[in-house]
Amino acid sequence: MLQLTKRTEYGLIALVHMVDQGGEYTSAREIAESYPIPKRLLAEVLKDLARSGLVNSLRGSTGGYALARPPEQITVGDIVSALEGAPTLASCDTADGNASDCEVEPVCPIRSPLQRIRKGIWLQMQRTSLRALVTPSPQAADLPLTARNGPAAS
Amino acid sequence: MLQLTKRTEYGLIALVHMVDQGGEYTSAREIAESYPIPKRLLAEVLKDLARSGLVNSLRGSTGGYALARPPEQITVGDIVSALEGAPTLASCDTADGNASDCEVEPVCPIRSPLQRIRKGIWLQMQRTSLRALVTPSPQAADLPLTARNGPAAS
DNA sequence: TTGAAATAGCACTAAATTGGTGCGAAATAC
DNA sequence: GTATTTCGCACCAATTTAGTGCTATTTCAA
Repeated sequence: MLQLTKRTEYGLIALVHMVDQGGEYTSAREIAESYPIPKRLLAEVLKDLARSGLVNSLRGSTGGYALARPPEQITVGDIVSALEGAPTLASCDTADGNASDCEVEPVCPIRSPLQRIRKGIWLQMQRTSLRALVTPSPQAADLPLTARNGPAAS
Repeated sequence: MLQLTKRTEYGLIALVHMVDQGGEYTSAREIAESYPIPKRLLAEVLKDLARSGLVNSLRGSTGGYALARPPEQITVGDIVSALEGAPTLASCDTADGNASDCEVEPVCPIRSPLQRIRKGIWLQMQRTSLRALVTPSPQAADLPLTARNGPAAS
């Protein structure tokens, strides 16, 4: 239903939390205790983030995770891509432009416009940095087409 | 994984097909035979489209479906909304701005930026008309933020 | 040296969503 | 009347996702 997975959601929350911790290494337990997130599952997500190089990890009793790059250089696109793969709107619409396993392909009339939409979504995710997530200032979001209905910065 | 459902995909194909048929009523069978789509499932999708008022239906042996409005006035957003609901990126991010059943809510740090992204996606779908789907001309797509990597219109 | 606390890896179960089907009823043209 | 269509609802099957179990390995610190 065109929704991010819980894994991605948890990953985003964890990364935002890490931003707040500065460069300090933060354990999965600590993050999981700050939000109603199953610790075990969050651990799994963090492992994936480490595998894809978005965070560094340290083992041992004082170990944990920390951002591998400054939050300005990590995008929502990076995170989504690491945790659930790049978005593909239709089965005949892959990120690399191939229509590999699409049976409709030879007669499919909706490919190129859907690709355009997907690219737009993707662009938006790549344009939104982790920094923008943590700083909800209207400026920092770098999304010119924002429809602002009334956050009322309190 | 941030992907449209098959139902939506089939719906899009069917609607594009209807555009080609002009104002003529087209049966589910005819459409299903033009593409490798299970007839039975397509029928279900068309019923939904009819229920939501995007297409008109006629029963009887010469019946079928036809667009209820000109394709310029039907958007991808309308179609997606009819077949799988409006996109919601995270569980704390509903279309109406409420965070109804979100347990993370009081401490959730990612709400407003995700809402912005979702709104951008939504806007893009609302901006893309069925006409644009059927006419893959770069002009007709009305997507100002298109990542134009090949067409090179300028 | 020992133990606690942390990540790493892998497999597994359970729940939810989605894809697809069955079947009968009501309408309509011939 | 019959063939062909949409309509409505329920149902099963396949896939995806959420979440857990368990063990090994690393590291700090007492």
